[in-house]
Amino acid sequence: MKKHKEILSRFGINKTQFRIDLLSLFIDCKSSLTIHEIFERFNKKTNKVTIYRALKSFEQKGIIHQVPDKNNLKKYSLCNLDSCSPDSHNHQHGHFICYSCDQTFCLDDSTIKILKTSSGHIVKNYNLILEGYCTDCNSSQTISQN
Amino acid sequence: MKKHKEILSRFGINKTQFRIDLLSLFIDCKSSLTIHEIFERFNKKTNKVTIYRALKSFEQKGIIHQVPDKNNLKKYSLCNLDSCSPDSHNHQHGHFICYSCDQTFCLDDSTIKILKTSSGHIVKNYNLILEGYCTDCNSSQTISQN
DNA sequence: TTAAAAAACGCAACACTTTTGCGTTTTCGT
DNA sequence: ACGAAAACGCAAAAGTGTTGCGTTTTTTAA
Repeated sequence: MKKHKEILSRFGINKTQFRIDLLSLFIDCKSSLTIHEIFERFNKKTNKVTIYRALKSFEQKGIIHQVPDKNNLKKYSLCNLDSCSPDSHNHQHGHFICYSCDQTFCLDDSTIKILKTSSGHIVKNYNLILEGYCTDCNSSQTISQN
Repeated sequence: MKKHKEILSRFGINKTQFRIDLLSLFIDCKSSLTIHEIFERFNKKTNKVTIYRALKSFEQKGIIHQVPDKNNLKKYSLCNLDSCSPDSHNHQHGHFICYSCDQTFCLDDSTIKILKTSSGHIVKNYNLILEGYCTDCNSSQTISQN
């Protein structure tokens, strides 16, 4: 896709086939991804070292960012490509992790708001993790609800 | 310390010298600890497997809980020993991670409040991570402020 | 208090995740 | 089209966390 190549250029990343596909994957995928999931999506054909290096590069250039995961695995989400760059990351948003399907969703910034923070600390960034049942998983098991 | 042994008894953990000392360490330490930090505090004399098993036991019994770390390492913090037990963990609070000293602090529950959450998701638990400069690091470098 | 049972321990080995070194291939800028 | 830089695959290593097992310590209860 033309647009994807353009993004890679803008962020100073060489347009190899794999990195174009990786960016497409992130753009298409609404939730976040682990290295393992990416490896699977490429049918285990891409060397994991290549994936690790691409992720590190994407992260340093401001295309993706790490998000927390229930099991302390590294997960990555697409940045807001208009507001992120190698110089400044803007990740003031929340994530929702589903107990059932284990996916992590990025929450819209407008849906959360921090009222107060502990005094004495200077807050530069925040990250909210909500855990529970996502829309899909919830609707498919409305029976057991406590 | 007598009080510490009493706590271990209350949570059903055998009072070995190491576990008494480990509990003391958590009680004395205001922030959270990684396995590596614990290993260092015991002068590398305690087998790491022993530390891992003690942490797992402490966590299962409700004495400590995992907290997020900047680099996705596992960190542990003391629970509120009055409100936590093997049966019920209460960790609906925020964490503050300092950019400068890398420590993770538990935030008082009253300091944060969630206003709204993304519709469609059922929220069972939340975890707020604030990042910035903690009180100590901030006061010792009040020069550079942006 | 003492003996059996349960828990905790150290060591070695293993499993999994992530990084590094290196020689080769691909992409980029001119 | 050519040289430099970036990205690639493979192998090896480093880091993190777990498991098995035989031994030691702690607990429980007679």
